[in-house]
Amino acid sequence: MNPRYSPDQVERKAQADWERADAYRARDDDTRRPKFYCLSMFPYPSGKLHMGHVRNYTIGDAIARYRRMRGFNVLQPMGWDAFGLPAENAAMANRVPPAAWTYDNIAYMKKQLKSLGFAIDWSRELATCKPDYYKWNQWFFLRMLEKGLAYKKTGVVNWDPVDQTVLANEQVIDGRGWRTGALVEKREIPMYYLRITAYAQELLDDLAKLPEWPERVRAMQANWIGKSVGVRFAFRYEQIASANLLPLSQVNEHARERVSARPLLPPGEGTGMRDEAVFASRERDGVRDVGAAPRSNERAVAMRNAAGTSPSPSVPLPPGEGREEKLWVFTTRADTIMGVTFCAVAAEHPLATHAARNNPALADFIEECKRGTVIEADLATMEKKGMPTGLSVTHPLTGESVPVWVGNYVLMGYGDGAVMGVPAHDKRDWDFAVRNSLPIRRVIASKQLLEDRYRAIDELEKENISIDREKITDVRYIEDFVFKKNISKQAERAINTLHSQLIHEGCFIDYGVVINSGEKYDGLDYEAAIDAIAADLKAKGLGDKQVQWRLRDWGISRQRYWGCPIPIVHCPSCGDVPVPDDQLPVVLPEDCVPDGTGNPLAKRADFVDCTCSRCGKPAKRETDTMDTFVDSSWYYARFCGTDNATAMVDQRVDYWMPVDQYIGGIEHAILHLLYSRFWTKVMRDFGLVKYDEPFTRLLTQGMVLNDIYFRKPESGRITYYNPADVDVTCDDKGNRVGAVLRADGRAVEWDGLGTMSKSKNNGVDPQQLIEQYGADTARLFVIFTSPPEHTLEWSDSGVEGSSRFLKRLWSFAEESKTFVDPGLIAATIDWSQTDDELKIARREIHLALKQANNDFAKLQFNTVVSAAMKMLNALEGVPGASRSAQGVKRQPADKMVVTEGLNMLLRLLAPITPHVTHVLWQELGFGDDIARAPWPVHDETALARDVIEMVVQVNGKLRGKVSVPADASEESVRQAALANATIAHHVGAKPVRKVIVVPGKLVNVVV
RNA sequence: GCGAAUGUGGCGGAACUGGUAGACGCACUGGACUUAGGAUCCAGUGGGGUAACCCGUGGGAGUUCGAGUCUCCCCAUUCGCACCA
Repeated sequence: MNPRYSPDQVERKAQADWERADAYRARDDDTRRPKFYCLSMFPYPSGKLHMGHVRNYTIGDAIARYRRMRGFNVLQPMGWDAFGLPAENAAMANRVPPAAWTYDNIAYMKKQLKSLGFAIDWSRELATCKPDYYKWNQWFFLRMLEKGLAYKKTGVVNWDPVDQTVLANEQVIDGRGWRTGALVEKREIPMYYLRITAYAQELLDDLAKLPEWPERVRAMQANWIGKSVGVRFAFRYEQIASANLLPLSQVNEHARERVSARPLLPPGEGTGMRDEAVFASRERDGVRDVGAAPRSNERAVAMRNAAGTSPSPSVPLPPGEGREEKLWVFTTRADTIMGVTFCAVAAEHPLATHAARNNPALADFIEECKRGTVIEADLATMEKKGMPTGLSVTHPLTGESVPVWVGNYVLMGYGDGAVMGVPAHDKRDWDFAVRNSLPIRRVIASKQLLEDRYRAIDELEKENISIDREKITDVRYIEDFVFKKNISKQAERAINTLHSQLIHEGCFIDYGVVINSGEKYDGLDYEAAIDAIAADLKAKGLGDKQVQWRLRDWGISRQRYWGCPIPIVHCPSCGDVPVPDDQLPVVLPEDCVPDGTGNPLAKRADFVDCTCSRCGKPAKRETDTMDTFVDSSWYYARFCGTDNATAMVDQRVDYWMPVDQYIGGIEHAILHLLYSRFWTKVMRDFGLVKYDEPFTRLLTQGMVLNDIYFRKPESGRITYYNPADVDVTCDDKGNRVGAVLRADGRAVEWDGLGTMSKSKNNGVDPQQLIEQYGADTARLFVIFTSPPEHTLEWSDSGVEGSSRFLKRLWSFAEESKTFVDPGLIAATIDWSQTDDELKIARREIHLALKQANNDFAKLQFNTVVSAAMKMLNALEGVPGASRSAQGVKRQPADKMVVTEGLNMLLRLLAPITPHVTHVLWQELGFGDDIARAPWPVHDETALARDVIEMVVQVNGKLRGKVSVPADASEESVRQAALANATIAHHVGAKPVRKVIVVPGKLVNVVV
């Protein structure tokens, strides 16, 4: 045995053993053991592993290895999320086909994963760019098409006019194409969508079935799905005619013209939208103008066509031809409807478009809004700008005329693209009204305000002062009118109270009681008011309660080469024809080198030209590929049977699925996880699987951060320096006082912590770490430094610390080797003859193990490592084992405690640092394979004590300690505590009022 | 603006159901061994005070014999976002 820890040697030996034994192959149906499916999110093969991968897979591996030792039949597979944009970018940069680049990366990263010693069943490896995988994307897509769960409609894309290509959001920088710098245009093109909205209700409800997901992920998903229950109603606009406006049917016509002025059909797409009737979708109004028609329309259709469960049906559709003279809005606060003082419509709304025809200023404003940001956070804080359209509409309940404005804070994409404006009870409307001097009408009051109002009215009426009872809650009315009256002190006081309450409440957005809304509604609370108002609107045929969703259907078409081909053929006579199942997969050619212009697939005649399976005439293949989120929406199910060439999944999913533990980054909290949940439900409804949810438990690990250092010269660009090249200087107490670049010794500035990135030059290459310290140190560091869900701050000295611990472990084991005797067990020892010191050490070891087991179950691995360190500290303290005790004669009890302690410690650490524990296990003669050893459990009898130390408090403050026999009675403990000199000093002459004894822990003397 | 979380030494972080705050590690200080050490080992290390003691878990109230932990009100930071009407 090497006296010095040599990670390189140890890891090579351990990995060779595992390879030879095929140690981590998962058995497909082991009836003797419970199954455990442990999955980490598969990586995109970007080139090499980054620290985030190392962290993710180490956490997953620790869980998998722990479960295996706990007796589970564990499946831990690995694959590659291999389609995607970076491969195309690399292709352009290096003139290499994306396929070759991707496969090279996979080979390299696989080697890296193996060098980290993960217990992965590599026989199940898959890559989403292989036809045997993506064939099933295509097959499943066709099934969804048949059921109407996939359909075609137009969508907006970024278009680079120079390269004649579609750009991803990521490729648009400040509104310009990343390669050409050309101003990016918005274009409408036909795309395929998946009806995730048909599952909105179930996706929302089933979050309750995921109690072991982090609360915040469930909250984010619920917000994303965004169910709101409210009232959708209409303002009529008879006045349109008098304002000499076109009927809305013509307005829509106008909007359509504007969009079709620059049509775009992708190459190979000749038939337009009419052919969609071929497929199961019955959506009639497939042609959609930018912003010209509301979204809830689609949703209503989606709900009707959906297989499986459906959200509740929606109310009548927004304006179409024949029903045009209504402005529809949606609100969750119908109780405030009598407080409407304006309406605001989105810039893209047909009314806005129409009003702008003869109003250049308004047209300019609309253009400005359309160019503006659509990022929520920016919009939320920006100025609420608006412009009147000159139109007005009629309030459905009061019949009052309400002005219509164009507002930059109204989104066309949500609801009907129009809102009612109730400034008194909505912050945005308030801001908008204040800015544009629109009236504010208060219609909801808090209880306090109600009281103040009654009192003020009473007082004024006593003095026979006539006032407007409605306007009394208007600050301006009070100031302009009431304050100017000659009133008694008492009345003035009441008015003052009311006035300051009004000022205090300002824009009152809470629920309250309805006021100033007419006899019928006044006094009602939120729910009653909404019921009454919705009923009245319904009776007039002007609205009803409605459920509104935020979730939109999932557009999966990508105008990109490196992705799964959408299995459709465009035939001049038959239209869009699905590829028959027996012709699947539609194989993507792997030798294309995209150059950034146009669509590379469209240039490949051997791909595009084909024959129509219906009529046998020449036809063109669809050249769009699928969103890579499709690939990752079901890969976890495929791992159960990657070898099945005839079916997407087979009965093995019934054994393995659902995934028991899923581990990945928080950045996937919404899209990937939501799409996977959706996909699962569709697979279930197609009879492919039996479970409702794919991931039982979810762990979202935090990001990996590092210091950021930079210099900013007086002129020129900021330069970032890698923290590895920077020395930090500290004062005597360890406070950071400065940092210098090692190369030139001059100061650099510290810019806090940030995620490891190329742009900030603060990355750490895992490969270097492994080469310098070994995989076990890397694993130990990422596990120990932070709890899994927190961010992890990189620290070179932290790595040193982890390495130091493993060195200590190794040398302790090495020194103990001569007297470790696996035959010694606790029962052979006469504990009454052993030193207290030894018993205390053994107790510490078992106590630490107990804590570690608690923490392991909670997935709090950092404290598991703490416990392991405590165990080693205690072992080093065993009298006969310490280095300083060379020559001391070792008692059997010493040997037993060291043997037992090492044996438990190695097993405890095996999931985290598998190599070093594997080798030491063998070296110490404990067995061949530590991974097959049972999980260590502490011995309760080792925790027992004869004498315990109890804390004594006086008035809750720590004042002393007393040692008492473990079985001492409460009374004797009390006596011992009061007899203690320090305690007596603190009690002094004060009378003891009460003594609280917490058995085994403390005594509190109350004086 | 909305949603979610988090605030504990110089730093990462411990503290099970309210019961010794700061485990474990890093950094730092002193010492040992060394030609040397950025290796290793030993000791110390929340702040203040000579001391007895006092103060300490973002701030402020409260409940309790006792609060990092429970309740209420503030403040700050981080993350997500598609103005969710």
